Amino acid sequence: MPSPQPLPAASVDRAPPAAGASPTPAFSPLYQQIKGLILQSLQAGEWKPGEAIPSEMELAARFRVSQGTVRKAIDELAAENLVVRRQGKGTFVATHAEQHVQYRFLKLVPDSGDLDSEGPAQRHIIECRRVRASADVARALAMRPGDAVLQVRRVLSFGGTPAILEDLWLPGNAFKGLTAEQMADYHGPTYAMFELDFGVRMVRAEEKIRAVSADSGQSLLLKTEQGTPLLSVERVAYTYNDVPMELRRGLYRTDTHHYRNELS
Amino acid sequence: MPSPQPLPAASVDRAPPAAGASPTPAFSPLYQQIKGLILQSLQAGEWKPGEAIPSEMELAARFRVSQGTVRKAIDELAAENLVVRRQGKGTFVATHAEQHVQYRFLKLVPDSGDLDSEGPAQRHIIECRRVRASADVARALAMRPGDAVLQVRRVLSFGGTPAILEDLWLPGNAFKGLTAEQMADYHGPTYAMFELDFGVRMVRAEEKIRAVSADSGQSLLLKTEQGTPLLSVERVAYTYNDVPMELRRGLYRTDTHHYRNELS
DNA sequence: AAGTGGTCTAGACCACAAC
DNA sequence: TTGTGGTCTAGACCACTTG
Repeated sequence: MPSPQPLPAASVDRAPPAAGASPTPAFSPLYQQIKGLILQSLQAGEWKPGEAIPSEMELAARFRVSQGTVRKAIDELAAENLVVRRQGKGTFVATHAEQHVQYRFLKLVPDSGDLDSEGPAQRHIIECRRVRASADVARALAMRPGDAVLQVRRVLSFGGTPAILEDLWLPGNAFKGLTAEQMADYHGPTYAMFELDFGVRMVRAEEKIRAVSADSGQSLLLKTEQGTPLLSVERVAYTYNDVPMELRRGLYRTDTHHYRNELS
Repeated sequence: MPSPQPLPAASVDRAPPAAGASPTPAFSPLYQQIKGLILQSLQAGEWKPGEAIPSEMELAARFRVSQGTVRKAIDELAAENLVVRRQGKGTFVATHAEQHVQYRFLKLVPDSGDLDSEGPAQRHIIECRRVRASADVARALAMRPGDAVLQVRRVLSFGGTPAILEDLWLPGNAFKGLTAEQMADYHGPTYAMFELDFGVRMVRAEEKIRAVSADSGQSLLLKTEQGTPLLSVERVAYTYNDVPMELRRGLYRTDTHHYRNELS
């Protein structure tokens, strides 16, 4: 290892673009390539959520680059929440389970700001059935209209009062065999269950938020008056490589809670 | 410079906590201290928005640390959007002016997703007056109830149709002399005007979002029906050091636009 | 004590922009 | 050509965790 070896690596492309190369040289720094390789391993399931990935030194040896280069690659993965560093212990694959924040993607918080006061949400599954994707569901999930999807409807309550009514649409292929019982029984974030039972890891999401008016059915389920203004939150959640794996349409009551966002 | 000088710097604290030190050693790495010093200079106005800060080499010399350490400090400042790096040119103080995204903190986008299609917002100032801070305004701005604040009410329209009705509250001291004309005449982001005319730089913000129902006055100004569900967006914007400098309460129409958010 | 991530340094070289 | 930020390396040492 200590032998002077200033040179390339297996499977990484260290050559700068040749003179007169393509108009888009697609030059990417070494650490980006390393990041891509680690990403592939994550995606391939070489290390499972919650597990440690190899140490920086090991990865440096594997890819034949310096520790600093691996470090910068991991820095970016950590910044994107794909991986979590723990000093003295190692670097771990991010997981929706055992993450001190119960719901990483849920931005609805009590007006008091005291997250712990209300404890975990109670879930009530209203239905869970196989359907065929409508045009807009298909578009959101990058499928074709008519493809099989699982639709789940449920109500989340805090301290006994309903706060969220939401529909989930999941690609039928990836979530074969998902049942209402499974949705109801698992204690912990739904996304953690997806990781454990289906190997699907949600990595990022986009939300579109609107204000709408509760119709009769919705108001019944949320125990509010018809016409109550509700927050409509449409979320598309993605796995690695920007592959959409869930469409979620939520209606949030905002009389005792609000959607919290930080801008910078 | 090339002389071996493995040692401290003027005004930076390189000593690790002494044995048996305080229970919270408050150890902070060198680059954090450098970051703090740069932050102070930003805050003190040593470099103005849009201007270049000294090069990494210069800062390294000034603080008697290596370029790499300065680099890491600036990395964090860039990650927090306080500063913008431009390869080959330098590092620049972030500004709300001349930033290709017109409104950095405005997350309302047209459903089409095409930001350019509608052009800049038209502003209509309804009023701009000195008032005394109510209890909640005072709390948000870290002032005392009764202190002087400026209140501005305005409507923003896209392509002729009103989309946002908002009230702004600004500390009277910092914004002495702000007039309705000034609010109306400046072309570009309001926060850019704050930088130019008052030396106030908004650096981050927090928003609380709810769904509400338009009352008669609001529906008139937004040209909607009374009872239309609207997005209520309460924003507190901060300068350096987490000092709140603006409270903003906006009502967004979401029939042709939506609030867009990214989660990760 | 050994192993991991975290900090700091010094120096070489590359990519980009401006002159 | 010069100066800027960006990449990469190699090595030393620090802080934290575990045995």
